[in-house]
Amino acid sequence: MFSKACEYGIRATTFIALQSLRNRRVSLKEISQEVGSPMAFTAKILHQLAKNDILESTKGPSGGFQISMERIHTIKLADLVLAIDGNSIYEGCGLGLRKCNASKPCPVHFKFSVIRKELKTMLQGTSLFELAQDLETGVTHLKR
Amino acid sequence: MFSKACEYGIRATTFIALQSLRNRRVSLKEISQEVGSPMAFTAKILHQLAKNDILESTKGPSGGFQISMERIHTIKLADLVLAIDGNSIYEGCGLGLRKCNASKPCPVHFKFSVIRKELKTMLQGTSLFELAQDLETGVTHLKR
DNA sequence: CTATATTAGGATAAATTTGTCCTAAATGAT
DNA sequence: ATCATTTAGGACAAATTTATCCTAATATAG
Repeated sequence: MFSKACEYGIRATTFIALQSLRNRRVSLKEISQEVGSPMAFTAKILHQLAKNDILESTKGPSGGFQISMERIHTIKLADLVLAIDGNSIYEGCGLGLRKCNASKPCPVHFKFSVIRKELKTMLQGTSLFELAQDLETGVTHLKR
Repeated sequence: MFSKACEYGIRATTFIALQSLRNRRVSLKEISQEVGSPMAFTAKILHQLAKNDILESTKGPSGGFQISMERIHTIKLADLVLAIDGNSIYEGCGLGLRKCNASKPCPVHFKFSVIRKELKTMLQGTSLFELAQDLETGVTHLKR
């Protein structure tokens, strides 16, 4: 469904959000360890998320990544996915047709539209705060 | 969502189903032309579908691919997807965790379960016949 | 101010997916 | 029976995604 990069990105960002709620900035090293993702690859992803105003990054000793309290509430899963995987998951035709729309649909167009709309709604309705809180309470986990 | 191979596979199979309804066996060449897919690559996919008892193939002059009337009704989209992409779309964790389940879920586990269940239901409920008929009536299209 | 820790970012490698090419095997047409 | 046509299938090439490595830039601690 999502690319590996996106999976890592969501896991990492959820971890960062949790630590930001505790007022802790976290380093790439800690993130990739806690999330079980390859460090250098994770660096690229976090860099991209920072460019997209999803994370704040700070260089130097005691540097790392963090998210402001306000952003933890306003950032939705949909924003992460968009920043990493682009909008293909929302836009693209289920059968890969370049021009597929309601007036010239592929055979699965309408059935897919339903599913995709629900996916979109779910992603747009899920905030980082929600994800981080489930982690905090120990309900959910991030490590493979 | 699906691999390119799966997209081509679904498009090709839908076309074969339509022609089989008209009692026509179709060659790889015609299929890849009508569906807009690379011929040699499509050959591999059709071969795999044949091995999985989704298509019947015949060599030699006037050979090609076809599907029995009965199978056109019993084969569901879910069977195609399973044969080509495996069960990762049904089974795998949305965030790529190896062991993610209801008792030790990832942060998006339950929200994804809902979507995936609906996707599964849709795929299992959509027959080749249905897809082919929408093509027949000109409601839907297959070419990029 | 200096040394050190940390992110930024380019180059490159490995793995996977997608796509091509060619020969073998089979089968129907003649 | 022979030949042309078509699928089967292996080898390989290209493209994309995933992953690693190294140096530069930068900020903080001391």
